[in-house]
Formats: sequence, C-alpha cells, structure tokens
Amino acid sequence: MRKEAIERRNEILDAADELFGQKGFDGTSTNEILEKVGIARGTLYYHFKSKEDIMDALIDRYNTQILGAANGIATDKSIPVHERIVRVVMALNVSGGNSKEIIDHIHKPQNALMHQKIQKVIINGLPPILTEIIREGIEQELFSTPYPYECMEMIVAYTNTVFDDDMVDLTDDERAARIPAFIFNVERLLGVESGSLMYMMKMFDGGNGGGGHGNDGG
Amino acid sequence: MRKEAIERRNEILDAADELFGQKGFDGTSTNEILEKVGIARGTLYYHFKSKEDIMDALIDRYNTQILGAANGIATDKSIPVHERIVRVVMALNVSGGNSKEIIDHIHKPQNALMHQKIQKVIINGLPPILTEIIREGIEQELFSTPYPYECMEMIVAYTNTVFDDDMVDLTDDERAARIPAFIFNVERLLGVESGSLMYMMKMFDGGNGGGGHGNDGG
DNA sequence: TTTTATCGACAGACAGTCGGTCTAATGAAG
DNA sequence: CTTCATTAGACCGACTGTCTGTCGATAAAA
Repeated sequence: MRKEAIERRNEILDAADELFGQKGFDGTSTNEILEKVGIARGTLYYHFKSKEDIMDALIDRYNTQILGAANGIATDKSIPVHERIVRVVMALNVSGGNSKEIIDHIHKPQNALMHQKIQKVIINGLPPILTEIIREGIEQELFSTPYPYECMEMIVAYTNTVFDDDMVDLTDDERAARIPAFIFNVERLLGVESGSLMYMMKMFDGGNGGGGHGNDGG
Repeated sequence: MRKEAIERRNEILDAADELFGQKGFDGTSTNEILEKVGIARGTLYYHFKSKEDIMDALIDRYNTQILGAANGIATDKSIPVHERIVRVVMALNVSGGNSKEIIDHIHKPQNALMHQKIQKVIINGLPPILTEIIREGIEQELFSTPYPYECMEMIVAYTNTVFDDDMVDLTDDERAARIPAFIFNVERLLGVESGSLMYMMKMFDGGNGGGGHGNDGG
C-alpha cells in the first residue's frame, strides 16, 4: 500500500506509458492512470504536479533510453564508421531496435505534443553524437565535409520527418524506393564517391524485415 | 445579427485564427471564440461539429494560402531558377512573406497538433512544387541530380525542422551561422560547384532583417 | 513528533447536446 | 395586393457529463 516515492513514480509512469501509447495523451484521463495504478487522485498529484508533468517525465525516460542507445552504438569502435552511422539512425527510424518501440508509440495521431517533444530531443541530441562518428570518418579520409554537424542535422531531420508514418504517407514500396535516393543524397552530403555507401541497402532491408512498418510485403 | 452560413463560418474562423495564434489551440476555449464573434454556443456548433473541426477548417485555409503562394513563385518563369527555389523555401521559413505569419502563428508551444498538421501539408505539398523548378534547372544544366524529388524533400524537411523556433533553440547568430552550411549542403545535393549558390546568402540576410525571428541582433 | 505518502470529496472549467426560438422566404387563399 | 400559414435555416442558452487540479484529513514510517 504505502511505497517509496520513486517506486510509486515509476508505477505511475509505467501505467501512463502504456495508456498514452494505446489512447494518446489527450485520450487518456488521469482517472484511468490512477485506476490502473490503484491509487487515489491525491496520490497522483502528490507525485506529479500535472498531467503534462507526467508526460515530461516519460519523455525524460525516453531521452535517456534513446540517446543512451545511440551513444552506445556511436562509441563502439569495433563497428566500422559507415555502419555505425546507419545503425544509429536506424535504431530510431527503420529497424526494430529498442527505441523503435518508443517511436512507434509516439506516432499515434493523438500524441502530437509528445511527438514534438521527442522529435526535439532527437534533432538536438542525435547530431552531436553522429558528428563525432563523422569526424572519425573524416580523419580516416572516408568522408569529406566542412560541415559535419549540419550534415548530420540534415540527415536526422530528414529521416525523422520522411520515415515518420504520421508525416508522410508512404506505402512499403514507396518507402523502400526512398532508400537508394536517401543513400545517394547522403553520399553527396558526406562527400564520398557515388555508390560507395550503397552496400548499406542491405542493412535497411534486413532491419526492416523486407517491408516497413506494417506487415511485411509478400 | 442573422447571417449567411458561409459568412458566419468565416467570422468564426477569423476569431479562432486570432485566438489560437495568441493562446494556442488548447489554451483557447470555445467560449472565448463565441464571445469574440458574439454568438451563442449553439451557433458555433451549428456551423462546426467540434473544436477540432474548427482547427481543420483553419488549416485548410492555410493550405490554400501557403501552397498557393509557393505555386505562384514556383511558376513565375521571370525569376531565375536559383532564386525561385530560395524564395519558395524562404516564404515559409525565413523571410517575411505572407505565409510566414501563419507559420509564426503556428509556432506557439501550445499548438503542437496544428503545427504537426501544417508541417504535414508542407512536407507533402512543397517538394512537388519545388521539384518542377529543379527539373527546369536540370534542363538548363544548372543542377544535376538523379533524385530531384527526394532532394527537395530533404531540404524542406531540414528547413522546416531546424529553422523552426520550437524544435531547435538557436540564437540569431547561430541561425545565421547555419545558413552558409545549409547552402553548402544544398549545393552538394543539387550537384553544383561549391560556392556557386553562396550569393544567395544576401537573400537570407535581406529577408531576415539582419537577425532572425526575434528582434534583430545589434 | 515530524515527515512522508495516501486518500477522496470537491471546485472550477470545459466541450458538446438539445429542445426551443426567431426570421425570412414562399406560396396559397382571400 | 394583402394576409396568413408553413417551412427551413440560423440561432439561442441552459444543461450534462467529464476532466484536471486542490485541499484538508489521515495513516504509516522515521
């Protein structure tokens, strides 16, 4: 019945996480949250100052998870530079990583505000991580750009927008067709020879399960 | 007192437009709207089926205005190809065009859903318009890319994200520093020689009034 | 005893509904 | 031409149910 504050907080966050994911932020009432946890109204507001405060705390969790995962990949020097970049970006947008579930969660129509807040974290948090990889690649003379940061910013902005089910309605085929174009553009941005990153196609296919977000194409 | 339905509808939309711009969608109550128009509750719901319905109608208006303006510039063959592109993009993001006011309007923290809906219109509606310009530029051998559409999609996604006050917190100086990098990257994407688009810097400066979204930097 | 966690009744605000009213136009009867 | 009945569209405002956030009381730990 009575619990440590942190424990209760997490119970509330877990419940909210699930409910927001199912019904969206606006579609979930505080009553539903506290009923799910099995606490009274006052308790909820003892731990959180508002409903939005719950969402912000949830986003903090996501932040840690998403950027932590990204950082983990980014600093793993056993993975070749090329591959690291794709993996970091893919972890968010295409493949079936941990953070992918979060992102999918967020991509419900009712979650506009949460979506925006997560996007903000990604667009501000991911480029610095990726830029470090690029610098490494520049040192190894794999890439060549005077603006590694802005380069990454552009790539992240793109993938977060276009490979976002809410923003651009693409069939699986259309999405697949975007990938060579995307790789081509990335090659140009990073100043590498055309075709030299095309081998990454297979990573998208593999991570994607042959289709995209929905069921896989037969 | 008694008016044509279309007229009333527009009165309501005008009021909602202003109020949403000042206080955001969530921050504006239907009472405020109907008081501003000077009508009763029932009247509001006679003309619109819900509050969100009002927002959607408002967005339809924006669509027409934004994409209409973009199209007007895009098809004006008296403007050189290079300049047309910048102008179309700038009309949304940087300069003080008509649609800029709408965009600024939308960039209030409380307007996440409206923001998202407008972004969706832009990311889906603008690249086709811009792609036509690019094709013209390719014919004139100004540009060279096998993926004009995806190129434009990337540029639009970028400007809509990074030059968006809500998404990336940039000082006026930081924003100004992004511009040469942005132009450089666009040059690479469009396959033109480095520096050949740099003259466009002045367009950003001019349209921007020397600063950015806030008061101009001294 | 003091602090920390919990409770649940309550207030205030809001979106959307519903039965009813008002008005202008139409048209038929006087 | 006038008068009265009818109708449909525009409008009204009280009301309902729901929701968020507050507060004083209370129980359990420290």
